[in-house]
Amino acid sequence: VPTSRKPRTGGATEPGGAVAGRPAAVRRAQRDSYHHGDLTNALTEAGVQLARTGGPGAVVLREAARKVGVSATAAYRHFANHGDLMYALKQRCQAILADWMRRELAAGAPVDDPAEDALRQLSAIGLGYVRFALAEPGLFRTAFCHTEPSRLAASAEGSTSAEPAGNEPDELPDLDSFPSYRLLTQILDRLVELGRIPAHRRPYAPMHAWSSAHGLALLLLDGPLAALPETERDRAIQATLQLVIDGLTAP
Amino acid sequence: VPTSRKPRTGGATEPGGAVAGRPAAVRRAQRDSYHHGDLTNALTEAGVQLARTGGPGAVVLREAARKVGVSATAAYRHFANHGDLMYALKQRCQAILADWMRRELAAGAPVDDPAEDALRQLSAIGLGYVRFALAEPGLFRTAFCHTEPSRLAASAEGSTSAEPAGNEPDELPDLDSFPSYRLLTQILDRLVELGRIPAHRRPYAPMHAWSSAHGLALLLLDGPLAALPETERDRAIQATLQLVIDGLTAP
DNA sequence: TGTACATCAGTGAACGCGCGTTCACTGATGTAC
DNA sequence: TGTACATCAGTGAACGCGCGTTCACTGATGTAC
Repeated sequence: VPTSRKPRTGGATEPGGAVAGRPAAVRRAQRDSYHHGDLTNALTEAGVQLARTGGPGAVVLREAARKVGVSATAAYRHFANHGDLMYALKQRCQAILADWMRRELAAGAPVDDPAEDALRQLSAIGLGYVRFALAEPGLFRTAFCHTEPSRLAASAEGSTSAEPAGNEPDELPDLDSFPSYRLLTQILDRLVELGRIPAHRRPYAPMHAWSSAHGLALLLLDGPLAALPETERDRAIQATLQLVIDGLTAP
Repeated sequence: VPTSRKPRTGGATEPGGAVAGRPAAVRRAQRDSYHHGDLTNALTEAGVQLARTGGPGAVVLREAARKVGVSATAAYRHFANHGDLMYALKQRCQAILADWMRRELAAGAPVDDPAEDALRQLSAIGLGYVRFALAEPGLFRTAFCHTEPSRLAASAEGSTSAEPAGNEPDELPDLDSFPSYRLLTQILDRLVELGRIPAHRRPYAPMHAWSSAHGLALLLLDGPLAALPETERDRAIQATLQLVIDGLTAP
């Protein structure tokens, strides 16, 4: 009699912040008893360490469990399988990326003119994006790694198996998985309000901006721009970001 | 001791060009004897098939040998190890990418005005780039997969182990591994000659153009723009490429 | 307040698998004489 | 032209490894009465 009790569907925890919806007594990460207390987060964090060093390919469920000091089997109480862990890691890395962008945003001194300041912000998040990629290539690759659609079946019961059609570029699928995207669109919105970006260009502005930053980052990591000496690199980043801004703000 | 000879299957024709530096009698891909004749290419091609289906992670040396109908050991006569195979595949996929770009280039009708035609060409190679990524995601990921510096030790004997410094953005390392890059720079050069791109913008123009195309492709595959419906997608691609051109050609 | 009991969250052992790689070998080929 | 022999390019068996995952289990926890 196979009583395959399927364990928890993972990811009840949120990335990059406090754990919600759990008693505080249970939140401690240190293991001081038979029960760990917060294995989901601990495993995710261990997975992040693995990804940091070796990229998505280095994420090994058993190794993550080992790092936490827990049997490999225990992981299956929190993630349905390896792919589930990967998905959680991808989300986590996306959150970290957004953190880097926010940090860069906060690091710069605000400018008096609101429009100029918005442009500064646009440049800052782009810089944060690229700097994250260069500083944490493993996490960056994980943030954009290919995860199979083997994602645990979406709970939506009215499942017409056809893909959801009719998305506008502004209401993208899985948008919440990409907090950095929101960061970007907010700044772009402000620039349109302030008249620095023509309204007709707004719909595809996020794609343009993000594509540039993303491509730049990846080319510097694994493309023809890898091994560009650092000083050149920094100048190139600045110049490329400036070109993006020029393109967006051109009348 | 019966030596059951594996009957060859499959017609691994050679990819995209003639093989140089081998006697013609040996060049045939069909195995009609104990010796294969062109195992290096055959294994590479088999690897491409694996990468096509499952991306770089699916490239398995043993499986490639199996596909070719050869023992796994035989591969070690042609590649030092698995990483070596991967490096060859990466190069091969880069070549295929360039093919797609050239095809798109040839598909469009030339325009009379030389400057306009150069702009058309710029747009075309960008389109080819993105279309390749969407049509062959596995190959695209392989073309830009991270390969370790475990590359077989460069034969240069005067090896000062320091990295070669002083690269200009125009004389990039490993440039020959990226034929698509050359394609791009040639078109950009022409646009500068013809006065459509300000000369001061030329140094970083390739980064800008390529970053945009690359980022766009990857965002459509694994980023927040994945699952964008196809019609939207095509328009978005066109619009983004246009924005790049606007940025480059702005006075 | 104490106790029975369902449930949650761990455990260790084991499985099957397929990988990369090495080994000693052998069949085929090309070259010197 | 024939032959000895070095070298090239294959072979099958085997190794060690570590993975993802399953299994039957047990310790800890929370709740009803």
